[in-house]
Amino acid sequence: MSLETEVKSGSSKKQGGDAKNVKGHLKRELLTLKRNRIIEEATILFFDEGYAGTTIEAIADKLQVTKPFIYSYFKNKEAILAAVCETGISEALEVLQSALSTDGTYRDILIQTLWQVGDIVIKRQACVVTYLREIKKLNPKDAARILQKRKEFDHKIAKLIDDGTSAGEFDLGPRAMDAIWIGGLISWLPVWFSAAGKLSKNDVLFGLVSAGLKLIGAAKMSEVEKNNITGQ
Amino acid sequence: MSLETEVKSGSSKKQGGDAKNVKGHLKRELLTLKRNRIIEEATILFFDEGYAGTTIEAIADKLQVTKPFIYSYFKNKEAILAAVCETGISEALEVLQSALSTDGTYRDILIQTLWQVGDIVIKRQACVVTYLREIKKLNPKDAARILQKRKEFDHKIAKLIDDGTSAGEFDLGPRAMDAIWIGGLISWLPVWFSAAGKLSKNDVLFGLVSAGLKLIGAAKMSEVEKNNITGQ
DNA sequence: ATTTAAATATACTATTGAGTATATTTTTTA
DNA sequence: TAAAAAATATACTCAATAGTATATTTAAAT
Repeated sequence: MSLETEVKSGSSKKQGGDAKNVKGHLKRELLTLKRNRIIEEATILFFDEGYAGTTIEAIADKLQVTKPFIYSYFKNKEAILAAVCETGISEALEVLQSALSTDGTYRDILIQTLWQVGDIVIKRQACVVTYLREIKKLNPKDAARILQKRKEFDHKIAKLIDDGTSAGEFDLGPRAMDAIWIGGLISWLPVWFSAAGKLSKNDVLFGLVSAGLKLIGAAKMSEVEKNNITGQ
Repeated sequence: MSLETEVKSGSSKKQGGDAKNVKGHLKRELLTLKRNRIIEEATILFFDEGYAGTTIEAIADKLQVTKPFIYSYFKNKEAILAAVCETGISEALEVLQSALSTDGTYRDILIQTLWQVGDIVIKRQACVVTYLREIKKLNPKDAARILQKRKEFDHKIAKLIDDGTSAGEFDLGPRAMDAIWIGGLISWLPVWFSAAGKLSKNDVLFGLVSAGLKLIGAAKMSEVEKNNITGQ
């Protein structure tokens, strides 16, 4: 509600509009910050206690505000869940896109993609796991929008593998399901990975890339390549 | 409660004990049947609506009984969830054990294992997915018991890979995480697989085995091997 | 300074659903 | 067939919590 008011006043064409806009911008920044902080705390709680196990008051308490405060930023609990779920997949998609724009062979691109997407998926572990766990609780509209992104993600990876295969860089069998399995590796990563475990993040990402390369029949990462990607 | 009574009367050493036992057995069978039917319907509902989204009454309605009926077979809702979660992992573990007792090379054993475990994991899709989704909602005791089985499962697969590697059949890199990724393939399978999709179960199982073989650097399945396992 | 409006909090409603006390029916035993 | 016990159902309690109507404070505009 208040968000929309803000947007409107921001597009008003009065004189002295500059000063107005600066003010408007600060407000919008504050608004965004508050929204993001709510999402952030909700993410942690959803991850730890599950969606059903998290009350709006618990989120409010973490932020030292009250329930209606939350409701002035989100229509209802479902909307918070949708925001949490969307954050993870959106960022993963962004990172995927930037990795895909790496130049080099398709194999190079795949390495970059797996490493960077893996990295973000670990960083956004709580979002991704919450998404995987709670999709069923989203309302159809949100679910459809997020599924759309998810499909785009899968499709882009499938295309990368296809292109690399056409270029003769990858060696796939007939009726290859490699895109699915690689998507599986990525989705599985945040589920089992624990920052508390023995494996370092770099070890895990190296493992992910290695597994991905094996699945499509490409050559192993060399020491040079490994050092390159680790020390960047 | 009534279950325990039954067990006691079954171990009584009166004369005519045979007749008693037969009766006792029938009763126990009925009891087990009812319990299993509750678990069955709960599994479907948990899968479709989530644990929190499923009411005890909904389960009762499906079976055309009433709420207290359910409560006479399960202490509370959590106990039903525990039973649902345990069913999947228990069966997967059983199948794993039988697959591991296949004779042949380690590669043969791995093929058998992936195929059969994949098969059961598809069949028990709803249980497995519910388990992955709702672990957090189990009480610590149930969670610990089920985690135990889960660990046994992972450990057995890790051992198989280790043994095959020692025997020189598999080609792993240093600090190999292959057991984890293979466990990932298996766990990921029921999440994305849809019986409604284009891929047949056999195609998917073949894909799973192929991916597994690639991950540990073993030779592809031959046509003969494929026909062997498909037509059994 | 005064008015207006925006942000935030207090205190409530209303629903849902887990779990249970009690009644009734059915089955078993004697 | 009468008494006892087991299985099942009816009708409730009680707690949790999503969501809201209303009050209060804070900030902005004139």
